[in-house]
Amino acid sequence: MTTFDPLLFAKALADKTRQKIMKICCCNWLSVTEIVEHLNVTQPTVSHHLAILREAGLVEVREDGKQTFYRLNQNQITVCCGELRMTFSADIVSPEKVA
Amino acid sequence: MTTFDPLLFAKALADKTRQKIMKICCCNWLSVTEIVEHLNVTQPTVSHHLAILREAGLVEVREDGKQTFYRLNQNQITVCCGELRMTFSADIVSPEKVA
DNA sequence: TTGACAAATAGACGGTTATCTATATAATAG
DNA sequence: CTATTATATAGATAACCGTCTATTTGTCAA
Repeated sequence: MTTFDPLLFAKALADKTRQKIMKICCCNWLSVTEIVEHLNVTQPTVSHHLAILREAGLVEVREDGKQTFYRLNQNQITVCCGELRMTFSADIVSPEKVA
Repeated sequence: MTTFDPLLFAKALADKTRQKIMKICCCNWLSVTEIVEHLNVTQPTVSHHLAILREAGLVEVREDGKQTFYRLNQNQITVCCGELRMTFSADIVSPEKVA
């Protein structure tokens, strides 16, 4: 288990093209070429973004011959969203939660 | 109620200084001057970051005379984290959830 | 009204990053 | 082996962003 890095997570999300990629390969394994076909950017640009998403653990990778398939790691996103909420939570219980 | 913008949210979080500010004014109302005292950046820089956090609804603002107080909007963060998870969820039920 | 303080805004500058073209690496087909 | 296809990497460029100094705006005290 790697430690959660809120800055790495936020930076990975903070780009329009990367968010598009995340939506595209949300529920299916897609090759880089297939991802490129859904966007208006070049293949190297997509590879660049995929590397950033991979670094943040937001996509899963599966290689098969010439092709590399990517899929959104939804579990990781769920975990990171939870960690993020915790990161900026008060360490005291807020009144409305007590009541 | 404003519609959730995942890009605006992620970009607001994607800076080290802003994350520090969020932690600093997590549970207390702090004036801009007080926030500056906790950081190694100038007052205009802090004001700049506060504007971005305000734009994303991540801080609450209260003015009192000469001073302006800021506090982290924890509820908004909770909501945004939930929305973020939803944004990148599959619209089909995953097999492991069915089982 | 003037001076001091608090915060926001304007504008400049440097570093980061998203994009592109060109090329390298790797794998398969013929 | 060679050609082709798929992806990654290198390097260049332009736009964006975080930071600073200088200034403005607004509020209170004397």
